[in-house]
Amino acid sequence: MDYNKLAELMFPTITKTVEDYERIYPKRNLKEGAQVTRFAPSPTGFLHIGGLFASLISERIAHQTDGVFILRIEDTDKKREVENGVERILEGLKNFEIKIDEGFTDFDTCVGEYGPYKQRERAEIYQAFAKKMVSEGLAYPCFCTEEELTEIRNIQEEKKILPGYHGEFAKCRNLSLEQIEENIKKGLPYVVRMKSPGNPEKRISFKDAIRGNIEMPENIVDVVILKSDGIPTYHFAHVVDDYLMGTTVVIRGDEWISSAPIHLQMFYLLKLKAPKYAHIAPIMKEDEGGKRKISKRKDPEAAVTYYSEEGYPVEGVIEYLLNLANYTFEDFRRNNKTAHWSEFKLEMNKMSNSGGLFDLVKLNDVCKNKIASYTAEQVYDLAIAWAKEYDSELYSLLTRDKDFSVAMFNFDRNPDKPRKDIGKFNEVRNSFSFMFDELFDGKYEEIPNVDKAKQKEIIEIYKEIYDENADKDTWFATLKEVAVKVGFAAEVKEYKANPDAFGGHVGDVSTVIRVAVTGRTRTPDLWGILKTLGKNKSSDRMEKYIKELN
RNA sequence: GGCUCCAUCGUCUAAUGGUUAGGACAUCGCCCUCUCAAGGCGGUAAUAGGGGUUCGAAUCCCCUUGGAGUCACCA
Repeated sequence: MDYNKLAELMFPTITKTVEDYERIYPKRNLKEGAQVTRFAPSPTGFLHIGGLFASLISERIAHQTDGVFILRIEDTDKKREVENGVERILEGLKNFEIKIDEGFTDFDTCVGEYGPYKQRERAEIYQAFAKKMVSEGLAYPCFCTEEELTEIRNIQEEKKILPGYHGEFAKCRNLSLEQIEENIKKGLPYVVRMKSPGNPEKRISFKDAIRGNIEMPENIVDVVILKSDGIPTYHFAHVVDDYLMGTTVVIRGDEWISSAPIHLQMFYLLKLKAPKYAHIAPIMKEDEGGKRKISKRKDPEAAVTYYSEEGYPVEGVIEYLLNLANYTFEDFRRNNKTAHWSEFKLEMNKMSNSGGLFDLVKLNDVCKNKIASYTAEQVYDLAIAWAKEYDSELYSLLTRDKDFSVAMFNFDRNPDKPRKDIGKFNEVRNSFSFMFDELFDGKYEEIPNVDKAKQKEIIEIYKEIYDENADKDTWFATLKEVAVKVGFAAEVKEYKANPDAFGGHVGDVSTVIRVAVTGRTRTPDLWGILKTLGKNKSSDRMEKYIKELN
């Protein structure tokens, strides 16, 4: 058969050749060892936590080596595309501080010399590559209908042989030029299939950067490379794009492992050097005792927006993910308390090759430590940034008096062992509700050890001698003074040694005041709370509580 | 079902033929302490099962079991 004629028949409007494109997109001039990576999502919904994980790894590998990180949009499937799909992905990456060098770097910006970076806009490029394959007899048109394909599959299932368009089932392989010409003239829709040279007896192997050597049977299926609308399938788009864009490592989910033989075969047929592959394990979720891949539909925490909404600090989420990627991150963090996460060197060969459970409890711990490492001012900034978006009432309360809010976030925030009780910013409202009259609900927790009359006595004495300018030690001394006046022990030890001699101890005194002012038996540093609320408000609260006691 | 990958404390994982199988989170106990939160010290807790190879196996091989992924004109 005259394949050149066939190619012209199928692609009469395609005039540029593969060589032309190779000139348009020359090899990148990068320093030795620089890696080019890419994140290539399809705009089918929100950014998935697994997608963030993959893009974080890709971004690290590129930037650790002074390489390039590309964001390419795989929009070859019109049916699954959702509105604002691209924006939602971009927003997710932006929120988590993933820096993109090329492709879509922002909502309205697309930069780089290797574009377009949206696959549908690259249709002619793929067609040129397909044309080349047809002209070399490596691809052919297939006119089989859906019904015919289903029938083939049924027969294959019945006979228990490998399903797919291959061997004797690939009937369009044998169409004559005349038949094809006639079909095209009739306007019959067709797809373009790769003519697989695969041998079912043979196996191929490749080295995966994460998993090591993988061996699989050769691909024998004549997979579709161009759909009937002229748009490529993922397989073909991947091969063409990653070749022309100069990708050196393809980092993707391990659901792609089983199609790697197809991709390797395409590179082989096109006589192109295949990139390295790194298949990462999916993030899993515990489900009724078992494990399953975290699901977009079932799990709210699958969407990165979940972490933003809950107010997890960005750095906490990123560091947790880094932790999941390389166990050595924990050591890095221990030894470099203040270093930014980007100083950590991610190593591909230290990545786990089985899917790990996403552990929200551990994430919370990482985030608590992260927030504890910030200054009160930083916490304030992050808290109001979160509240502005998700809790407008809290936002106005926090910003009403910045000094007040910062002082509040500064409770127990000493550098040596900072308080660690907030893991995410949606906890701020509840943790500090007693600091704002608007949030203070006037409910009081029970004080088990001190009866009401005694409570009243304690508060009345304390109110009179409280000095809001006293330093912490002096303040605590006055508490002891009160304890003695009401017949309580000034030292807890003293009380424990001889409980019958006292009505209680200094701790009970502080609890009474604590409850009177905050409604709670457990709070951060009471001295700080009183000082920050100010004498007037503290006194009001105490009076209110006395009324409550009557 | 075929193909592929995977299997160490509850969870994430370390230990590349010789370790009392280590760490982190969670959990429990004690200490510190004006309540919490922290912090300190300690505890419980794992090599899926069965066969080999070897002086010696979590580690290498085989089988079983279990889990995951994939088999589209979806990515």
